[in-house]
Amino acid sequence: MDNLDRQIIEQLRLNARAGYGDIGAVVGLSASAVKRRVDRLVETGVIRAFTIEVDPAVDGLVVEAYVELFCRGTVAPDELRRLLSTVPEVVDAGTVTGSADAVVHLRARDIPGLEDALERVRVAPNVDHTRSAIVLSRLIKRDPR
Amino acid sequence: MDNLDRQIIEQLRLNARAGYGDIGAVVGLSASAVKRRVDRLVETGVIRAFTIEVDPAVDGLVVEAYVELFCRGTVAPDELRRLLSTVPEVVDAGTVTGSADAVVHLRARDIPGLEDALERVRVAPNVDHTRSAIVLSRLIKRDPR
DNA sequence: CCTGAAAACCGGTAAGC
DNA sequence: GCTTACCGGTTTTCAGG
Repeated sequence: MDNLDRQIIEQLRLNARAGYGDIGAVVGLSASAVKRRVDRLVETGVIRAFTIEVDPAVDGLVVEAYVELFCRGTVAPDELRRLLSTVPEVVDAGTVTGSADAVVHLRARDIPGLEDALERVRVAPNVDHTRSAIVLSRLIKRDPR
Repeated sequence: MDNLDRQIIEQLRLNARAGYGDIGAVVGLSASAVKRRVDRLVETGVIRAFTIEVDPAVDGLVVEAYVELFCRGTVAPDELRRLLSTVPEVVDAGTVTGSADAVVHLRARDIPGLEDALERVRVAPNVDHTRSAIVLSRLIKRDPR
């Protein structure tokens, strides 16, 4: 992971379909050198995936909510992760400091879809109650930099 | 935007570097047909970008927090958006239902960086107080579907 | 709007520095 | 570890249905 790798990552972030030669022209490397570095970055897990960013409205996933999870007793992060990964509406989630045990960011097609997803989140072991904040208007949405 | 387009988007989501021929083989179209559809999807803004998903630890952005904003009086979403867009640590944010006025998702290099970002968020007009939940362990992290 | 073919172009490998 | 060179495959364009 040197500076060259970081430049390559930056280029791929801007355009994941950029040719190796094009990237090389920017960072000052030959196409094959770039390829080997990209392969290594994928191999080592630095680059997790080549994807596209799609207009969320296309999916019809427009209703969002931030949900706090309050659990009884101890929470096993691994178990929580396993459960949450079965709910596709979960955009991101993490255990947190404060009175809540975890925060879950949901995105669903509509309000019933959100309610349904929340229902599935609630079956997590030891969930005492939840506290939801439905998003009225999205203010910021950046790439997961 | 028909079903074919949706299938193509699904394939590109799985691998943004997939060949047009390969995609065509899956969805039942020739390479050139796939290319024209992809071009059109980019043209019309359905596909916003071809990107890579990078291990966040690489950026050194490992400290995250969900922050609730409580404001005095009315909140102007546009003004809030303008302010939050000046804070690069803001990953996503939205005005919400419930006792809080907005939820802001922050990601910073370290705790001091998080504190600094929070400081900059707090200068938003009419902010009365904030309530932060620092992420202890990230459970889920999906593409911005 | 699709297919199929032809030309240009790029990715992947191998040899050499 | 990088570069140049080469071959095979893919992209891209275009004529035709």
